Amino acid sequence: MGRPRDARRDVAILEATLSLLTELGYEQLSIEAVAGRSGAAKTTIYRRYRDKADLVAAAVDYRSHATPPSPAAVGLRENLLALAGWLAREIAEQEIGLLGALFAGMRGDPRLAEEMRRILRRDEAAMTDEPFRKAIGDGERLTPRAAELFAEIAPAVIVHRVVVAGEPCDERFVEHLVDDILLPLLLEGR
Amino acid sequence: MGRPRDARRDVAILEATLSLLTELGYEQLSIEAVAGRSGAAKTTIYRRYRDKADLVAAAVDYRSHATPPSPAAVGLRENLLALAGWLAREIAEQEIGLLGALFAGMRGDPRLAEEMRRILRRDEAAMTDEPFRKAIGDGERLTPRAAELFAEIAPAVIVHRVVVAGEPCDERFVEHLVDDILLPLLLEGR
DNA sequence: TCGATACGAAACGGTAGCGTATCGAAAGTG
DNA sequence: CACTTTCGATACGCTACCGTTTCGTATCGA
Repeated sequence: MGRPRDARRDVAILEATLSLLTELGYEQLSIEAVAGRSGAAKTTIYRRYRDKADLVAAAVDYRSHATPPSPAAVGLRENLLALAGWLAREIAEQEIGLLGALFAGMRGDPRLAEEMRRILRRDEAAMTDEPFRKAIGDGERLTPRAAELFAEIAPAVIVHRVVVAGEPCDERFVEHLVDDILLPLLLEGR
Repeated sequence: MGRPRDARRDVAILEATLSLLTELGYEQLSIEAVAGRSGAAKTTIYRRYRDKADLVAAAVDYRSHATPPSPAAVGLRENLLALAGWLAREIAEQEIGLLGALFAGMRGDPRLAEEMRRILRRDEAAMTDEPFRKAIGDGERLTPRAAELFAEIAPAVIVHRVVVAGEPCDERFVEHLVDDILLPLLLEGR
C-alpha cells in the first residue's frame, strides 16, 4: 500500500553522512548538510531517522565492513606485517577522521556510544579471528592470548601515533611495531 | 598606565574553560558558557583571546602540569605498577574528557592541533624521563629504548581501553598491562 | 586628583541549524 | 482508476552562539 521507499535514497543519505562525518566531525555534522549532499529533502531524512545520533549510528553500521587481507604470506612476521600494515592504512586513510569525530560525539550521547562500541568490537573480532586462526593453524607457536593481545595493542598504538603524535604510519613504523612490540609479545617462548 | 588586568579573572576563565571542555567537548564549548561559568563578561574574554582555539590552547597550557609520582617503591615491577596506575587514573579521571574533546577539535584547527601535540609531548617527556632515569639508576636491566617504548605503549593502550572499549582501568587491568605487556618488553633479556 | 584601562552588563545584527508543517507531484498497490 | 505513501521543495518559528559595541563603574599608575 502506498509508494514504497526508494532504496537509493537510503544509500545516498548514508554515504553522504559518512563523507560529511569524516570531513566535519560529529558535532559539526548537520542534517541540512546531509540533505544537501545526498540530494534528499530533510523530510526524507527525518522520516527515516529520529535525530542525528540515530542517523550516524545507522551510517556507521552501514559502512562496508572492514575485511582484512587473508594471510597469504609464508611466515608469521610477514603475516603480521601485512595485517598491521593494512590496519595502519585503514586507520590513517579512512577511519581516523571517523573515529576521531566519534570519540567526542560518543561522550554526549550514550546511545551512540554503546552502538559505536558494539560496532568497533565486531570489527575488531573480524580483524583478529580469522588471521590468527590461520596463523595458529599453520603451526606458529603463539602465546595463548595472542589474538587478544594483538587486538588490544596494535590499534591502540597506531591510533596513538596518528592522533597524538601526528606522525604517519609508514613502513618503517609498521616494522617497528611488529619487530619491537608485537613479535616479542606474541611469540610463545619470550 | 591604567587599571591592570586582574589575574584572578585569568584563573577563573581558564578553569571554567577546562571544566566546560571536559564536560561538553571542544565543538560544543561556547565562549558564552565560559563567560557564564567564570563570572567574567564576554568582553573580558575577547580582550584576552582572539577566538576559541586561542582560549583553549591557553587553558590546556595553563592546566596544572601532570607530575607523576616519584618512584618510591623497591622493585621495577612496583615502580611500573605505580606509574601505570597513576597514568590510568590521570587519563580516566581528568584527561579523557579533555583528550577526547580535543581529538575532534584538532582536526578542524591545525593551529590548535600543533599546540596540543606540543603540550602532549612535553607531558609525555616529563612522565617518562625522571621515573626511568631513576629505575635505570637503581641498576635495573632495561632495554635501551625502554622509556620510549613505555611512552609509546602505555598511554595508547590505556586510552584505547577507556575510549574504545569503554571499560575501566582498574587494578586488575593495570597489573595485566604491566605483567603481560610492559615488563616482557622492557626487560633486557626477554 | 586625573587619565587610562579593565571590568560587568546588556544589547546588537548576523549566521546556522533545529524540527515541523504544508504543498503538489510521483509512484507504487488493489 | 482510486488510494496511500513517498519525495522534493520551501517556509516557518525557535534557539544558540557569534563577535562587536556601548555604557557606567571600578581600579590602578603618575
